[in-house]
Amino acid sequence: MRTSAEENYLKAIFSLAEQSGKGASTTAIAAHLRTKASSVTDMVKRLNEKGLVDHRPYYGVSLTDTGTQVATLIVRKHRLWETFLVNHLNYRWDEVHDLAEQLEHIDSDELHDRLDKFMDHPKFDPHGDPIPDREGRMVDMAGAQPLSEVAKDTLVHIVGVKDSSPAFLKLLDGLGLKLGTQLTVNRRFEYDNSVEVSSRFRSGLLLNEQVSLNLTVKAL
Amino acid sequence: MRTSAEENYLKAIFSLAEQSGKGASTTAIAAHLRTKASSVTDMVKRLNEKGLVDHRPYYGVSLTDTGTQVATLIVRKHRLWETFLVNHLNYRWDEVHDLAEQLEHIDSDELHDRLDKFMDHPKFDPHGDPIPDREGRMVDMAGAQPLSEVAKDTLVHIVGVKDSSPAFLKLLDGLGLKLGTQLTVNRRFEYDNSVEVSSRFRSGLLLNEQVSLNLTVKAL
DNA sequence: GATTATTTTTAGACCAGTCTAATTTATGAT
DNA sequence: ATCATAAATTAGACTGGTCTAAAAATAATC
Ligand SMILES: [Mn+2]
Ligand SMILES: [Mn+2]
Ligand SMILES: [Mn+2]
Ligand SMILES: [Mn+2]
Repeated sequence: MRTSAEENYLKAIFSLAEQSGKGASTTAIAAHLRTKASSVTDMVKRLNEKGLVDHRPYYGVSLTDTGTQVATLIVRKHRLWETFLVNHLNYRWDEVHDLAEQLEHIDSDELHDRLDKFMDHPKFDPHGDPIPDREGRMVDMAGAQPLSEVAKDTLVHIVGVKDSSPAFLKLLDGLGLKLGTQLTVNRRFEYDNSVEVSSRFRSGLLLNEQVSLNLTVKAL
Repeated sequence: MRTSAEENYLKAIFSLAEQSGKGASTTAIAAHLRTKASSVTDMVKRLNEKGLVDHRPYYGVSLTDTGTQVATLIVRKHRLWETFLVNHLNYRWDEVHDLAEQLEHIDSDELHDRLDKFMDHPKFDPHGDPIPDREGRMVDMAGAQPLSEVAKDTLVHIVGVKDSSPAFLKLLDGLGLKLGTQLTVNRRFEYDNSVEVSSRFRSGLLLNEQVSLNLTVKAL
């Protein structure tokens, strides 16, 4: 039996490892979960005893194989619920995260398989993130890169967001940018690493570095 | 902020009061929640301090007005989820209770209003129980009575079950009895209070007292 | 009315999870 | 190599929730 606190920690360690490639630090986990470092140390100790993480004190934490498996299935549930909320209950993509944060802890594989089937096995969630299947497999995002790294005059389309905070998503809505939107980088400015892009509907749209780093695109 | 343990206690007190008409006893609550009497006393003390229940030590517990309001909204969530699971995810009516027991604790009025709208404002859950609306109002079940009390030769139809345990529901499935099924009581046997009923599909079906007490019907 | 039996509450312990404050370890700078 | 800083751990306390065992109050029986 796993508790939702444990599950939140596993998911945090999972996503920090995914980003950095390395093990997660105590402070990084604490920041991610808005908790204190001492609480993290305690929980990591428990997760270690349950065989879900490896921990070298004063170095870092990483998921074991079973830990990774568990975390992946929680991510699956999170993304399935987000997809359901947007596609069937008419939520916007900037509204669903916190709700999915609760719903992901519902303890029933059967329910989530049925939800998956009900939605016809979606491959991506509303933020472009791949939805793992029952066995934890998900489509790999090869070819996806941040807009900030795209060469001039290459036609790309938006396939995801690295930051899915409501604030960022609302900004994108305001600019008319969403998943699938086709873009070309017209100019790049060395001064502040801003880029000027054009879409079908807007041309000469200037995006600062913070935005272009967090927009994931793919060549067409 | 309310915890799911608190919510389960409130719901238990609510449904015990609904059945008996009086306040709930410590042991009744403990039995209902499969916990110990001492745990109940502790929790009741906390709920009392929060203004959700009235408690006269050694007598009984009853919900305050706000307690009733809270409990009703949890019941609403429970029944909305059960309805969703049966109507949209193809669960059977005997499978959904435990899942709803988890889902009812999701903290979002907005979500449940949307779920309600998605399903076109259902008035009853899969067991025939009325679904409270956002304000806690529900259709009253006037005219409903246990099959055990129905006079001979009266045409009735099944509108609910008093016991919604999987075992009972499976028995009903096995006998071809479901919500809406029309029945007439042909004979009543004093010996063991069993009744013989006929439906469109079966005649001479003998039901024992335990069954007839738990089948809620309404005259047509 | 006194005695049992039952119900309820209290006392005391435990676990999960969190926090603050103090301590230890590792790291970076001089 | 020493010292200062930052990061991580430990110590100790607290809350919510649960349990067992013991005590107190009520209800039932004679
Ligand atoms: Mn969560
Ligand atoms: Mn997402
Ligand atoms: Mn519940
Ligand atoms: Mn029900």
